[in-house]
Amino acid sequence: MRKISSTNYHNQTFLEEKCALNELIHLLSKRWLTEVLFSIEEGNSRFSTLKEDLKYISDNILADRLKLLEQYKLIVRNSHLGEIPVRVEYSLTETGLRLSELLDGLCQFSEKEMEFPG
Amino acid sequence: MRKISSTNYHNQTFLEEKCALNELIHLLSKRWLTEVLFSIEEGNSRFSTLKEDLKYISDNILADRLKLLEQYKLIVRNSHLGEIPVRVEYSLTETGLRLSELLDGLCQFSEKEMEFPG
DNA sequence: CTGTATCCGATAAGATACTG
DNA sequence: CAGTATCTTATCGGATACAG
Repeated sequence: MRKISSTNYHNQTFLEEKCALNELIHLLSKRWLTEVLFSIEEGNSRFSTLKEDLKYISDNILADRLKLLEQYKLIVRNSHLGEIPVRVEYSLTETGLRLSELLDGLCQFSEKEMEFPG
Repeated sequence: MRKISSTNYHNQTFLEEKCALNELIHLLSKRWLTEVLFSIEEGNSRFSTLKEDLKYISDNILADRLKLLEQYKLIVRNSHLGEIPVRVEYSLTETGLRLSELLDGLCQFSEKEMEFPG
């Protein structure tokens, strides 16, 4: 729940309305989020395999990031109810795939053309 | 100064080492940073005109973002010492220009293909 | 197995006052 | 004009414990 504490809130809202890029970056900046996206793209479709792949991620963060990605329609959640224990699978949407391609481009750039201080 | 509080610090370091993209996104996620970059690209080269263009930004945040952009070699700072009062101008580097083009792509994407919840 | 709820420390943003 | 210093508050990440 975001508090409406005057400037902080209004500035962020202003930026997000000015250009959707700000909202997208705000999403991407959440730790692990891009890694989860990439990991799903690489074929990891289950909670447990994702957790294994991203070795240091915690349960609650992974759950939160999956929920976010689903809300933004970047992945879809598919639960196989008949089975016990319940099996849940995640996969990229078209938009999610497109985003991961764009991020790949940014990734190339950051590794080849950027210089990071300290 | 970043504290070495075990997991928090180590996770961020792990991610930044895994792929430079994470470090780049961490930079871009700082509020106003991309707007400052775009505003310079559009021809605003001085502290005062930038401040006017980005109407709600505060002095200290603008100063901080300019310093960051300079550290990452995305802009250059050019101060004309002979003049009183001192005139300082900022402009994009090659890398900064390239980044702003990539971000434009992301911006198109976010406005045309993304759906943002609530 | 796939999550949810609550708490706490760390970081980031902004307000305000001040400087060469 | 172009910043810097200090303080307060908001948000985020992670630990722990628990649930369907």
